[in-house]
Amino acid sequence: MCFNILYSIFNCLLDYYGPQGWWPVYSLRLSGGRDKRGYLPNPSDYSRRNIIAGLSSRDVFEIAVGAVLTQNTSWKNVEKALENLESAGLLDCRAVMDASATALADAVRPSGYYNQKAKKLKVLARFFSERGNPDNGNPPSREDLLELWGVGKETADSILLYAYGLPFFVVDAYTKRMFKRLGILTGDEEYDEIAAAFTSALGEDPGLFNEYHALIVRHGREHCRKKPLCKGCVLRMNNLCSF
DNA sequence: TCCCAGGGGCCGA
DNA sequence: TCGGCCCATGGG
Repeated sequence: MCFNILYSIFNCLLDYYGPQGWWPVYSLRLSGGRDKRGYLPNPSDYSRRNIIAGLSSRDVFEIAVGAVLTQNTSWKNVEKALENLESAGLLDCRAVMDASATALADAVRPSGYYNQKAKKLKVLARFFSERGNPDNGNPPSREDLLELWGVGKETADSILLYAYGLPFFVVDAYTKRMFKRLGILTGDEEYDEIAAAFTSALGEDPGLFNEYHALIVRHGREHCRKKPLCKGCVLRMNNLCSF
Protein backbone atom coordinates (compact mmCIF):
# COMPACT_ATOMS: atom_id res chain seq x y z
CA MET A 1 0.00 0.00 0.00
CA CYS A 2 1.62 3.28 -0.98
CA PHE A 3 1.29 6.75 0.41
CA ASN A 4 0.64 8.44 -2.93
CA ILE A 5 -2.53 6.61 -3.88
CA LEU A 6 -3.95 6.74 -0.34
CA TYR A 7 -3.21 10.44 -0.18
CA SER A 8 -4.75 11.09 -3.61
CA ILE A 9 -7.93 9.37 -2.48
CA PHE A 10 -7.94 11.34 0.76
CA ASN A 11 -7.45 14.68 -1.01
CA CYS A 12 -10.08 13.87 -3.56
CA LEU A 13 -12.65 13.06 -0.85
CA LEU A 14 -11.64 16.08 1.23
CA ASP A 15 -11.96 18.45 -1.73
CA TYR A 16 -15.35 17.04 -2.56
CA TYR A 17 -16.98 16.63 0.86
CA GLY A 18 -14.96 19.10 2.93
CA PRO A 19 -13.77 18.46 6.50
CA GLN A 20 -16.20 16.27 8.45
CA GLY A 21 -15.36 17.45 11.95
CA TRP A 22 -15.71 14.16 13.77
CA TRP A 23 -16.39 13.14 16.52
CA PRO A 24 -19.63 14.94 17.35
CA VAL A 25 -19.91 15.45 21.09
CA TYR A 26 -23.44 15.86 22.34
CA SER A 27 -22.64 17.64 25.58
CA LEU A 28 -20.86 20.42 23.69
CA ARG A 29 -23.59 21.03 21.14
CA LEU A 30 -25.07 23.95 22.93
CA SER A 31 -21.86 25.35 24.34
CA GLY A 32 -18.88 27.00 22.75
CA GLY A 33 -16.45 25.24 20.49
CA ARG A 34 -18.98 23.14 18.57
CA ASP A 35 -21.87 23.75 16.25
CA LYS A 36 -25.37 22.76 17.23
CA ARG A 37 -24.85 19.22 15.97
CA GLY A 38 -21.81 18.80 18.15
CA TYR A 39 -19.28 19.03 15.33
CA LEU A 40 -16.13 21.12 15.29
CA PRO A 41 -17.04 24.30 13.38
CA ASN A 42 -13.63 24.72 11.81
CA PRO A 43 -12.02 21.32 11.69
CA SER A 44 -9.25 22.33 9.33
CA ASP A 45 -6.41 21.64 11.73
CA TYR A 46 -6.51 18.14 13.09
CA SER A 47 -3.47 18.05 15.31
CA ARG A 48 -3.80 15.69 18.24
CA ARG A 49 -3.94 18.68 20.54
CA ASN A 50 -6.87 20.11 18.66
CA ILE A 51 -8.72 16.82 18.53
CA ILE A 52 -8.63 16.36 22.25
CA ALA A 53 -8.57 20.02 23.24
CA GLY A 54 -11.60 20.89 25.29
CA LEU A 55 -12.73 17.30 25.72
CA SER A 56 -13.76 16.78 29.32
CA SER A 57 -13.79 13.38 31.01
CA ARG A 58 -17.50 13.38 30.34
CA ASP A 59 -16.90 13.90 26.61
CA VAL A 60 -14.39 11.07 26.57
CA PHE A 61 -16.99 8.83 28.18
CA GLU A 62 -19.60 9.99 25.70
CA ILE A 63 -17.36 9.19 22.74
CA ALA A 64 -16.78 5.70 24.15
CA VAL A 65 -20.54 5.28 24.60
CA GLY A 66 -21.15 6.48 21.04
CA ALA A 67 -18.54 4.04 19.74
CA VAL A 68 -20.43 1.14 21.34
CA LEU A 69 -23.88 2.36 20.36
CA THR A 70 -22.92 2.75 16.70
CA GLN A 71 -22.00 -0.92 16.36
CA ASN A 72 -23.85 -2.12 13.27
CA THR A 73 -26.15 0.88 13.59
CA SER A 74 -26.66 4.15 11.75
CA TRP A 75 -25.49 7.28 13.54
CA LYS A 76 -28.95 8.83 13.32
CA ASN A 77 -30.32 6.14 15.62
CA VAL A 78 -27.31 6.52 17.89
CA GLU A 79 -28.09 10.23 18.24
CA LYS A 80 -31.57 9.41 19.50
CA ALA A 81 -30.13 7.04 22.05
CA LEU A 82 -27.56 9.63 23.13
CA GLU A 83 -30.31 12.19 23.58
CA ASN A 84 -32.26 9.75 25.73
CA LEU A 85 -29.17 9.06 27.82
CA GLU A 86 -28.49 12.78 28.17
CA SER A 87 -32.01 13.65 29.27
CA ALA A 88 -31.99 10.74 31.73
CA GLY A 89 -28.68 12.02 33.15
CA LEU A 90 -26.95 8.85 31.95
CA LEU A 91 -24.12 10.34 29.91
CA ASP A 92 -22.01 9.90 32.97
CA CYS A 93 -19.81 7.08 34.12
CA ARG A 94 -21.11 6.92 37.70
CA ALA A 95 -24.73 7.30 36.63
CA VAL A 96 -24.45 4.40 34.18
CA MET A 97 -22.97 2.22 36.92
CA ASP A 98 -25.85 3.07 39.24
CA ALA A 99 -28.61 2.81 36.63
CA SER A 100 -30.83 -0.24 36.37
CA ALA A 101 -30.40 -2.48 33.33
CA THR A 102 -33.97 -1.69 32.33
CA ALA A 103 -33.47 2.08 32.48
CA LEU A 104 -30.32 1.83 30.39
CA ALA A 105 -31.89 -0.51 27.85
CA ASP A 106 -34.88 1.78 27.61
CA ALA A 107 -32.68 4.79 26.86
CA VAL A 108 -30.59 3.10 24.19
CA ARG A 109 -33.53 1.33 22.55
CA PRO A 110 -33.49 3.47 19.34
CA SER A 111 -29.96 2.30 18.55
CA GLY A 112 -31.05 -1.33 18.38
CA TYR A 113 -29.60 -4.36 20.20
CA TYR A 114 -30.65 -2.51 23.32
CA ASN A 115 -30.22 -5.34 25.82
CA GLN A 116 -26.72 -6.10 24.58
CA LYS A 117 -25.75 -2.44 24.42
CA ALA A 118 -27.05 -1.73 27.92
CA LYS A 119 -24.73 -4.48 29.20
CA LYS A 120 -21.84 -3.10 27.17
CA LEU A 121 -22.33 0.36 28.65
CA LYS A 122 -22.23 -1.12 32.15
CA VAL A 123 -18.92 -2.82 31.31
CA LEU A 124 -17.55 0.43 29.89
CA ALA A 125 -18.64 2.47 32.90
CA ARG A 126 -17.05 0.01 35.32
CA PHE A 127 -13.82 0.09 33.33
CA PHE A 128 -13.55 3.88 33.32
CA SER A 129 -14.62 4.16 36.91
CA GLU A 130 -11.97 1.69 38.08
CA ARG A 131 -9.16 3.53 36.34
CA GLY A 132 -10.28 6.94 37.56
CA ASN A 133 -11.79 9.64 35.41
CA PRO A 134 -11.91 8.90 31.69
CA ASP A 135 -9.41 11.73 31.33
CA ASN A 136 -8.14 12.12 27.79
CA GLY A 137 -4.64 12.76 29.06
CA ASN A 138 -4.59 9.28 30.56
CA PRO A 139 -5.41 6.87 27.74
CA PRO A 140 -6.04 3.16 28.33
CA SER A 141 -4.06 0.66 26.29
CA ARG A 142 -5.64 -1.02 23.27
CA GLU A 143 -5.17 -4.37 24.99
CA ASP A 144 -7.08 -3.17 28.07
CA LEU A 145 -9.98 -2.04 25.90
CA LEU A 146 -10.02 -5.28 23.92
CA GLU A 147 -10.37 -7.28 27.10
CA LEU A 148 -13.74 -5.65 27.74
CA TRP A 149 -16.82 -7.61 26.79
CA GLY A 150 -18.48 -5.74 23.94
CA VAL A 151 -15.38 -3.91 22.75
CA GLY A 152 -13.78 -5.23 19.57
CA LYS A 153 -11.02 -3.78 17.46
CA GLU A 154 -13.03 -1.16 15.65
CA THR A 155 -14.66 0.11 18.82
CA ALA A 156 -11.34 0.17 20.70
CA ASP A 157 -9.62 2.05 17.89
CA SER A 158 -12.49 4.53 17.60
CA ILE A 159 -12.16 5.32 21.29
CA LEU A 160 -8.37 5.66 21.13
CA LEU A 161 -8.48 7.87 18.03
CA TYR A 162 -11.50 10.04 18.67
CA ALA A 163 -11.44 10.37 22.44
CA TYR A 164 -7.68 10.32 23.02
CA GLY A 165 -6.29 11.56 19.70
CA LEU A 166 -3.98 8.58 19.37
CA PRO A 167 -2.86 7.32 15.93
CA PHE A 168 -5.07 4.23 15.59
CA PHE A 169 -6.55 3.86 12.11
CA VAL A 170 -10.19 2.76 12.35
CA VAL A 171 -11.09 -0.01 9.90
CA ASP A 172 -14.80 -0.53 9.37
CA ALA A 173 -17.08 -2.20 6.84
CA TYR A 174 -16.93 0.89 4.61
CA THR A 175 -13.13 0.85 4.58
CA LYS A 176 -12.98 -2.80 3.57
CA ARG A 177 -15.67 -2.46 0.92
CA MET A 178 -14.40 0.78 -0.58
CA PHE A 179 -10.73 -0.16 -0.77
CA LYS A 180 -11.59 -3.54 -2.20
CA ARG A 181 -13.51 -1.82 -4.99
CA LEU A 182 -10.57 0.53 -5.45
CA GLY A 183 -8.39 -2.53 -5.99
CA ILE A 184 -6.20 -1.73 -3.00
CA LEU A 185 -7.49 -4.54 -0.76
CA THR A 186 -8.43 -8.07 -1.78
CA GLY A 187 -11.08 -8.43 0.89
CA ASP A 188 -9.27 -11.27 2.64
CA GLU A 189 -7.07 -9.12 4.87
CA GLU A 190 -7.44 -9.21 8.63
CA TYR A 191 -8.40 -6.06 10.56
CA ASP A 192 -4.93 -5.53 12.05
CA GLU A 193 -3.28 -6.12 8.69
CA ILE A 194 -5.35 -3.36 7.08
CA ALA A 195 -4.82 -0.96 9.97
CA ALA A 196 -1.06 -1.58 9.89
CA ALA A 197 -0.93 -1.01 6.13
CA PHE A 198 -2.70 2.34 6.41
CA THR A 199 -0.57 3.35 9.37
CA SER A 200 2.73 2.53 7.72
CA ALA A 201 1.70 4.22 4.46
CA LEU A 202 0.26 7.38 5.98
CA GLY A 203 2.44 7.73 9.07
CA GLU A 204 1.13 7.90 12.62
CA ASP A 205 -0.97 11.01 12.15
CA PRO A 206 -4.12 11.05 14.28
CA GLY A 207 -5.42 14.16 12.55
CA LEU A 208 -5.20 12.49 9.17
CA PHE A 209 -6.66 9.22 10.51
CA ASN A 210 -9.55 11.11 12.06
CA GLU A 211 -10.49 12.94 8.88
CA TYR A 212 -9.79 10.00 6.59
CA HIS A 213 -12.09 7.63 8.46
CA ALA A 214 -14.84 10.24 8.60
CA LEU A 215 -14.55 10.81 4.84
CA ILE A 216 -14.62 7.06 4.15
CA VAL A 217 -17.86 6.80 6.13
CA ARG A 218 -19.32 9.80 4.31
CA HIS A 219 -18.43 8.40 0.90
CA GLY A 220 -19.53 4.92 1.93
CA ARG A 221 -22.93 6.22 2.94
CA GLU A 222 -23.47 8.35 -0.15
CA HIS A 223 -21.89 6.29 -2.92
CA CYS A 224 -19.89 3.22 -1.95
CA ARG A 225 -22.90 1.47 -0.42
CA LYS A 226 -23.38 -2.25 -0.34
CA LYS A 227 -25.31 -1.64 -3.54
CA PRO A 228 -22.91 0.87 -5.12
CA LEU A 229 -24.10 4.20 -6.45
CA CYS A 230 -21.30 4.87 -8.90
CA LYS A 231 -23.06 7.73 -10.69
CA GLY A 232 -21.55 10.93 -9.37
CA CYS A 233 -18.78 9.15 -7.46
CA VAL A 234 -15.95 11.63 -7.11
CA LEU A 235 -13.30 8.88 -7.07
CA ARG A 236 -14.63 7.55 -10.33
CA MET A 237 -14.75 11.01 -11.88
CA ASN A 238 -11.09 11.48 -10.96
CA ASN A 239 -10.08 8.09 -12.39
CA LEU A 240 -9.16 6.77 -8.96
CA CYS A 241 -11.77 4.01 -9.10
CA SER A 242 -12.54 1.70 -11.99
CA PHE A 243 -15.04 -0.51 -10.19
C1' DT B 1 -41.99 -6.07 2.45
C1' DC B 2 -37.26 -6.05 2.19
C1' DC B 3 -32.76 -4.25 2.84
C1' DC B 4 -29.39 -1.98 5.33
C1' DA B 5 -26.78 0.51 8.99
C1' DG B 6 -19.71 3.59 11.41
C1' DG B 7 -19.90 -4.89 15.21
C1' DG B 8 -19.16 -8.17 18.57
C1' DG B 9 -19.87 -12.52 21.02
C1' DC B 10 -20.74 -17.23 20.98
C1' DC B 11 -20.85 -21.86 19.36
C1' DG B 12 -20.23 -25.93 16.65
C1' DA B 13 -17.46 -28.12 13.14
C1' DT C 1 -9.55 -20.94 12.77
C1' DC C 2 -13.88 -20.12 10.51
C1' DG C 3 -18.58 -19.80 9.16
C1' DG C 4 -23.15 -19.10 10.85
C1' DC C 5 -26.17 -17.22 13.94
C1' DC C 6 -27.93 -13.90 17.29
C1' DC C 7 -28.79 -9.37 18.89
C1' DA C 8 -33.08 -5.17 17.12
C1' DT C 9 -34.55 -0.46 15.84
C1' DG C 10 -35.67 2.92 12.27
C1' DG C 11 -35.39 4.77 7.64
C1' DG C 12 -35.50 4.35 2.64
